[in-house]
Amino acid sequence: MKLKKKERQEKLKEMIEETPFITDEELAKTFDVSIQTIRLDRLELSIPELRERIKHVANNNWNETLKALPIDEVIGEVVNLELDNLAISILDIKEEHVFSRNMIARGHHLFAQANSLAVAVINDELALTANAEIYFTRPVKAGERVIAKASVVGHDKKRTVVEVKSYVNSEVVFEGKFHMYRTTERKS
Amino acid sequence: MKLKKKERQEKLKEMIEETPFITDEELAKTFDVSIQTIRLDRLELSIPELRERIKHVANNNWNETLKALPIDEVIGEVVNLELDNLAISILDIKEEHVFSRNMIARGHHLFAQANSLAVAVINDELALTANAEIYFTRPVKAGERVIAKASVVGHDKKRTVVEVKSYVNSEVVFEGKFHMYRTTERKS
DNA sequence: CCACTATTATGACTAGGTCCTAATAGTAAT
DNA sequence: ATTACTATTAGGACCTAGTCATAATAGTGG
Repeated sequence: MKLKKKERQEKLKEMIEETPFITDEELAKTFDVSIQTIRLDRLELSIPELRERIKHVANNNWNETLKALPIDEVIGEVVNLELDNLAISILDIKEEHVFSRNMIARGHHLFAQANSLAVAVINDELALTANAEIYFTRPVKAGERVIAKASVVGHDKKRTVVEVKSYVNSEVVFEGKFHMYRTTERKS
Repeated sequence: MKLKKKERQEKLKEMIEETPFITDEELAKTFDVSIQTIRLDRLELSIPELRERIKHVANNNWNETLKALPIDEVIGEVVNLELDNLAISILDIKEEHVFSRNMIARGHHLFAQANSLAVAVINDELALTANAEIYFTRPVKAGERVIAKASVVGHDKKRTVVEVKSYVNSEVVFEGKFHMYRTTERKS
């Protein structure tokens, strides 16, 4: 049996909070009701339409990035992004990324840069790493700039395969093949 | 006199970068040209339409919470350590470890816990990860406690192989085989 | 069966575009 | 001045993801 109105509306609310980038049409399908019902629900719950929701999220981001633009440390700065195709990010290795004894970058920072890039390049609301084979081909020292290049190389079943190569001055320092899980079918 | 095409396009580009939430209509007014001219300009410069720009900004927010991740400090607390044999660490997954949409832990945190444990268990001054095969077998949610167990399983040439399994309540959530490089020969 | 709520359908209209075709303006070279 | 070319403007058809209003139909409890 279909959900009662109240239940549906609760789930609807949760769903939109989780994944605000969802259209009424998709919602209608998942709840197996008409679009109009979804719209009445949104009206009653005073949930704005998709485009307003997106704007809201974007606005938050905009305000934040204006404030928190110190791009320095983190997991790299994305300098190029073509969804479902390729992405490039830069990470400057600093004191805090390395073992103090030998100034060599700790592996998980290189991994984090590559992994987050693999997530970002996926043109989907939900992308998770399922598994990966990774190679640390050369130690990276503090002061070096790592450029990670991610490219989508294919799809097997529900998985998207992303290859990431990270370079310091055209020398490969990290390689990884990431098998990414994505919720919905890939958009052509 | 009105700006020449080239000048206008440069300014247009700047303007859209600065304030991506601007419609063609507003742009047309500020440059005192027709909407169609603006659209031709965007076409030539391959600048997407407003709604796509907004989505992109929003998407960044979603995909790349990158911008303030405190990966550096918390990689788990070591609770047991027998050099060259096994090690155990605990990591409590908190808000800052997860994607905000779905509360699923970002992969690199699980990796960081496992990788740093693999480094720690090696009884040597210098241990680096050479390569690894890793599997994220179950999503981990905020609030869950991840217990990682690393065990040294063997040596091939100059490498030490460490297996790490991470659990939430006796359920495996992450598995990895880490091939570690070490400077000196292993002490028997 | 009636009353009431819930759901679905339909049509008109909107913003902010795309894509295509066609007409007009402006300028530079012969 | 005439030709050639680029730049600009205009128009129409179409798109998505909605809004708002009206009306018809389904389903359920008393």
